[in-house]
Amino acid sequence: MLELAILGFLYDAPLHGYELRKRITALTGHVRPVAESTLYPAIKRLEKAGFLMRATEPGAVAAPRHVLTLTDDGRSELRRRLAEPDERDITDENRWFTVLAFLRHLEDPAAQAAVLRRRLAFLQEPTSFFYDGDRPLRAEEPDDPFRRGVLTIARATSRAELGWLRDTLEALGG
Amino acid sequence: MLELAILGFLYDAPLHGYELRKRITALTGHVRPVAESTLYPAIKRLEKAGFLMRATEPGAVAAPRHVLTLTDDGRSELRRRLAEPDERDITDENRWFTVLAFLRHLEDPAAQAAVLRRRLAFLQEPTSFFYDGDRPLRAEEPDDPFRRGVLTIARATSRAELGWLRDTLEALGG
DNA sequence: CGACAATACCTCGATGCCGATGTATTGCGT
DNA sequence: ACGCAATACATCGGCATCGAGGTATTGTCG
Repeated sequence: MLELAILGFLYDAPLHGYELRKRITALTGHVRPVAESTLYPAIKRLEKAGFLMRATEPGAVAAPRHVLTLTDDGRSELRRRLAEPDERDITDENRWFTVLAFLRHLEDPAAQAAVLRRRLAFLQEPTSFFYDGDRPLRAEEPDDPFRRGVLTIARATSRAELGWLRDTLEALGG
Repeated sequence: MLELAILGFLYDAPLHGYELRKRITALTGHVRPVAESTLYPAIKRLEKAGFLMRATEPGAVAAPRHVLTLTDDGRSELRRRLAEPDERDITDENRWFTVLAFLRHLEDPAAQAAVLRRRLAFLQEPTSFFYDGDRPLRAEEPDDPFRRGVLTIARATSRAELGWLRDTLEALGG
């Protein structure tokens, strides 16, 4: 998820680590903060894998910056990760939102639609959070208000997303 | 999150690891599957910390089971974790749902309400996923449909949850 | 009778993430 | 003159998680 965000932001323009961190924090930081000690090693991994290059520039305000630029390999790696997200990226909302944030970088509308259809299929699977034996409980059933809340919120999210998915798939010509 | 789920399920009744795994999978597995190799070490950690005890029973169907029972320390540990969730448990929906799933185990309605109020405060902070410089973008603004989707879905979720939070806080006498 | 799924538990190595800590510079407030 | 915040990058130990693999038993299907 973090690596996807790094590749995604750099796809638009070269950035240095500190700026990258600010953007990632704006994107997902309110939900899951990104520690510096997670970001810098991630950058190193991507550099080692040949997905990005760094160039040292004098710092505009303070210490020198390492400006990061995606390589061609990095650009195709991003497209690959967007086109073939793993199952977790589809099911976990945090990861899914990161995929969506950069899905526009996949140029082919059919490829974009294919990714959305995977999410659609996931949302259409009948699943609940709570069960009475094997029977999934509906939002009205749990006897405590907190579990009712979970189901109520999940249902509202699901409805909103299904509506958006259908509209967007139609617009993409799917 | 995993440890919270283990403590939460065992609060109701002693279970063996395999059954625990099925319940946790039903609760959060569609979003984030739990590997066995994560669950069993987690059980060991909690046992070592004195939060649960295990008793070996002949297996009903196959291999012998280790039936897990919460100790008094384990029961108060669960209540402590529910009453004082860390910031991540409040902001990350996956973790938050796990807190909600077991919040009924906190007997004091005022303590339950205090936790809900932390979530309310978080949802009321103005945050966006996308920015134009420092200005947060509204759901209609992004030029690509995927980022619009993120904002649309997040807004729907937020509205549903705020409504439920206000109703529930009122019902709790807050 | 043999294969296989389900039950039930476990270990190991790799990896990614986190908190704490360190280094160095610039600029602002007092 | 001094401290502090912000900029900018980095390392380190510890830990949770994962995938792959292992062990053993019972029941079911062909």
